[in-house]
Amino acid sequence: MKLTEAEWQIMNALWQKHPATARDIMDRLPAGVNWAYTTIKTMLTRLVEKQAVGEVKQGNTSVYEPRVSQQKARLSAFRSLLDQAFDGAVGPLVHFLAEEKQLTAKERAELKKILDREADGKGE
Amino acid sequence: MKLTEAEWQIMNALWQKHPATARDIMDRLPAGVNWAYTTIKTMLTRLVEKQAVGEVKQGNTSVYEPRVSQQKARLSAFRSLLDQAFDGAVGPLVHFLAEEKQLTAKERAELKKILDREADGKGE
DNA sequence: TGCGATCTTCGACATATGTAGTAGAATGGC
DNA sequence: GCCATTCTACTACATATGTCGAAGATCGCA
Repeated sequence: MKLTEAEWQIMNALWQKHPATARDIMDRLPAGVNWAYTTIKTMLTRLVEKQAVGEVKQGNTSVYEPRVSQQKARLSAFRSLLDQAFDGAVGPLVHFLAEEKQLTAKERAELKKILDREADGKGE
Repeated sequence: MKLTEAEWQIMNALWQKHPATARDIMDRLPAGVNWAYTTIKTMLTRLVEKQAVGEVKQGNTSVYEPRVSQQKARLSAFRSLLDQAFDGAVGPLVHFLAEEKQLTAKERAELKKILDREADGKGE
């Protein structure tokens, strides 16, 4: 499930609260994204075709619902980034994060904590 | 500096060793990427236009050199992912990484190892 | 019940992206 | 010097993406 940039905007708004109408989504788009109503409809149509979103009519109005979870979409995007820019491995990414100082001590600690929990709680 | 998927392939090959000719790059592309020579040339031309790559003629042959570092390109891609899919913050990504069962035990272990090393090696 | 507000469906169009063929110039070995 | 090989510069073209506008179907309220 590969989403384009514009599609991410729509999905983000939809995940926030759903089901939602095109109008709802329009109102929830970040300030600065000032798309025409029909632009949003076009995006939704394409997302429905892609099966990323479900559509049900209520009276004359379509109501939308995500069909892919945010988690799944994130995973897909994350994997793509990894494959494309980090040799497909988490290691180079973590190194990068460390060197770029993108990770604060707090975040690092949190990540470790959660990883520890993961490790014994449910190691595979 | 936003690179497309195909452009990443070229850049990855170029960063590997440079300067390099189109032919060099062609040989270094991952198996499975079997582009025609002219396809690679087209990509290179576009990358030069974008100032992502420098070009110098040697005889009748162009020799290419990256103009953006891998580090910079990675940062840009990483930022894009964050903005687009993770509310623009590292926190949600860290969470995601931790929660995601899709990460193999190996990757998790590696992550932890690096985090440990980072932790005492250089406090920030 | 009539009208403005709102929806929907279609079509359109520019730019971006992926992928490559052609034609002509330069090169190098014989 | 000549020819096959290899380059470069152009052009081309399909599909993807970002953005709507127009026209007609509906709804809800005065």
